[in-house]
Amino acid sequence: MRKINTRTFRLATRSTPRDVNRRIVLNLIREYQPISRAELARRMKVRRGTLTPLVRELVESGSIFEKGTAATARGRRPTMLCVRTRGRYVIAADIRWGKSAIALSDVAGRMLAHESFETPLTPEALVDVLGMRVSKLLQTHVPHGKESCQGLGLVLPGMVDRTNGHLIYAPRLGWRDIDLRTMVAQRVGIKTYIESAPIACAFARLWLEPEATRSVNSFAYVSVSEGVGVGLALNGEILRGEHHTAGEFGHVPLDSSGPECVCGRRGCWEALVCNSTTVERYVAAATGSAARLDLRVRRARRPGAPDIEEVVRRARSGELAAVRALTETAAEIGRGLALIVNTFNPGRIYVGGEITEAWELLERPLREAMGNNTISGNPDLTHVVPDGSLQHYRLLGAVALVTAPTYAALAVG
Amino acid sequence: MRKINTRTFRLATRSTPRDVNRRIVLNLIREYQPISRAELARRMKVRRGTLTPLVRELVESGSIFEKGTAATARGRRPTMLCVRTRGRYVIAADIRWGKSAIALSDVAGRMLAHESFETPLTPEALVDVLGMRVSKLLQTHVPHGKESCQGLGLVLPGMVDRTNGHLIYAPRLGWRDIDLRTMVAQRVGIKTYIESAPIACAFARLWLEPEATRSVNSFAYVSVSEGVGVGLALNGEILRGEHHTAGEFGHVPLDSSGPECVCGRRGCWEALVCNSTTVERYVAAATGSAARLDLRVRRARRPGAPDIEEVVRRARSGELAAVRALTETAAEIGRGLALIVNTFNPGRIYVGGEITEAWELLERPLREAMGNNTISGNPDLTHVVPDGSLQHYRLLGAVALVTAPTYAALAVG
DNA sequence: GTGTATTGTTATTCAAACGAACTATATCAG
DNA sequence: CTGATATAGTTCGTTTGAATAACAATACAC
Repeated sequence: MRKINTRTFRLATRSTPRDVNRRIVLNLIREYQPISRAELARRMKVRRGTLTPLVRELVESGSIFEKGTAATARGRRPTMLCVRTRGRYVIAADIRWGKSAIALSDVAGRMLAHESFETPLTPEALVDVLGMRVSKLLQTHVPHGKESCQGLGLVLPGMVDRTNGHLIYAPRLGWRDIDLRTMVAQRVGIKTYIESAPIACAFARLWLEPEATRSVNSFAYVSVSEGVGVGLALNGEILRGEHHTAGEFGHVPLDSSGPECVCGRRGCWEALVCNSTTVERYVAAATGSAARLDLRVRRARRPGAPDIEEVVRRARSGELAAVRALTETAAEIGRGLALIVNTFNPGRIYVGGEITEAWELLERPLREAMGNNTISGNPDLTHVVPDGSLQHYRLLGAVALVTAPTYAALAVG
Repeated sequence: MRKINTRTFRLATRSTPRDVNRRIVLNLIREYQPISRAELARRMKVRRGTLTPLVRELVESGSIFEKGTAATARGRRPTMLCVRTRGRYVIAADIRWGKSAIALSDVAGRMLAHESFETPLTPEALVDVLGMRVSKLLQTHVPHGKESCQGLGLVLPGMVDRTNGHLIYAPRLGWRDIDLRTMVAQRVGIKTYIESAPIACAFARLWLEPEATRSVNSFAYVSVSEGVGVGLALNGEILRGEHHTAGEFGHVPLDSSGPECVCGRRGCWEALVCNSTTVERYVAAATGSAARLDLRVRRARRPGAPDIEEVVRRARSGELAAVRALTETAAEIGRGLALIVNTFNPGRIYVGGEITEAWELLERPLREAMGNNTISGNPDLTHVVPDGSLQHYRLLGAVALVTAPTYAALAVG
């Protein structure tokens, strides 16, 4: 039940029904392809005659195509319809501190080429590198170059203002208030979309994975890596907040005597669960340091200390100190997830990040901590799903940024 | 940008445009009444001819009526249109531990009669009392009785499942899993709506106060009383969560060494800011107890201790101990609001409850604590608005529960 | 080949926005 | 008092598009 906004309402015109229904047909074809007109008519509970002009328009606009016929027990064979992806490319870029990635994908999110590079130190240098790499990617893989490229999705490790395409602040890169969308769009010459990493991951799940909203109206995507980010999807929409800061669960203080955080305060959730803290826990446990850890996050990595992937490997091979570090982190993750459950109460939570590779070790302490800190006390009400390939979802999110507007519901009312 | 749900989508039919536009017209009339057809046409950017049939339907269905003509500089005088409230009543009931209230209102939320009563100890007894009082209210004030009553809104101090009308759990009343909507509807014989108190308050602001969403897309309603509840409104919709527990910021642990909470844990936001804690703070300060308060919430009220209204009065008259108690509570409220800003990032936060009567004392420490705990560090980005009359908004919310469906946007797409 | 089931198209009807012309009613200038 | 002008509201023909039914196309069973 939505209240009509008396300033921004949208009147229905005489072409509104067709526009609305065309979008619905496109979404159904995407989800159930290959699918015939007759099957669509059954799913939509309309006569087949209603579909003929709708499908014709989608075919003529190039959104879908007829892909031969299928066999049936008897009667005329149905013509199957599919979403068209050939010749419709998207460039996806995932910018991070240290290493960045760029990929060529089709509109459905199938990656066709992928390369990574050192992240430049300034936005201007980044724009240059992107300009060069994008044109090379298009030249080598795409016949018609820019024309068949639908857009460029740019995912950034920081806060983004989606309305004007500005990067508000990226702490690790040290970049602040930069009109990156315009800069990149001008240099590359392709329509550019820009978003923060956790929101992009939620975008990828929402728009390119039908599973995400199958049995559930809302979900959260929690990425646990160098920092902690949360993307929230509610009723098919991504929550951004009035000032683009929604989902900042990472800096909720969970333990006033906890380790110091980049934000200057103590015991933020991020400081309790980020990779460097997990590594510190491992080092402390392995070297038999004092029982009470004095964790100071973000310090230069200890010389000789393993990275998070190595800690995960050692834990999976049974090394006790590593297992202990992971289970401690898992419990802290669970406490934070409880926070998300209490405040947004999503139906599902995806947890992404390097340590989820060892999910079999994390699951039990995580769920226990979650149960102890939620109102219901029942950790099984909310599905928690591990998602190891955070990099993949950031790139997929970049693709989703470009393709989502094609499938979005028409705003009416 | 909303993703179309491929299971629950709504096709547009040939009557959809009219249904959509009729709702828009109704909302515009409600907001700008009295208003002429010509003025509506200008606001909607359509010809006057489009409005004639829309307005005719609304008049014929009794939703609006023509209220004379207005003067203009020259030309034919416009016929003014108004939403019809005469002969359209709503019963509002606000159930709390201790005292409950019931009121007769028109559909616009103007209260016509109001009475309060001791809350019965069992749901069955409550249903009986409601049955008696409702029929008496209708007999004395409403000419045609039940027929001109549009519905009964029931606001409860606990978790409610809106889909089936069950009260899931009301901690203070000790009621659990009761099909209250059916029980009340059967006894009273009026269509019944049921909701939790914080959500009802957000409902009241969203549906019956045009100010709430004027310059802002989202807001939170925070009620600070015996407990703490938060209702969240986002793009014209109230957020409920997958299992009806969204907005439970009250039990986020803010201070692991804080006072014990009803939920069994320590240092929940609710335990830090609820009225009984503020009273404890006052008693400790006034009697010169130990510097470190050992607050134990929910204990039987100290013999001779003042209630919260008295503490507020004493603070406003300048008593230092009371002022100190209020400012301490204000700082804790600010910390919790920072949590809401970081995670939900609303454009505005309404704070309701007895202590907001002393807003001039609360504002400064509250904003300071808020600024210290938000990502942006700027407490002025989010409007914080005091709202003293919590009781009024709970009743108004009960009215809104009944009238909202009349004005809601048509679900399409 | 004939009967039947299934798919897809076409023509007709009905609902409603759109646009222009029309009526009604006011003020103002002379 | 009369005509010019401005504004409000209605009516009617046009266009768009869903709803319905009839029809053509194509398969299989016998």
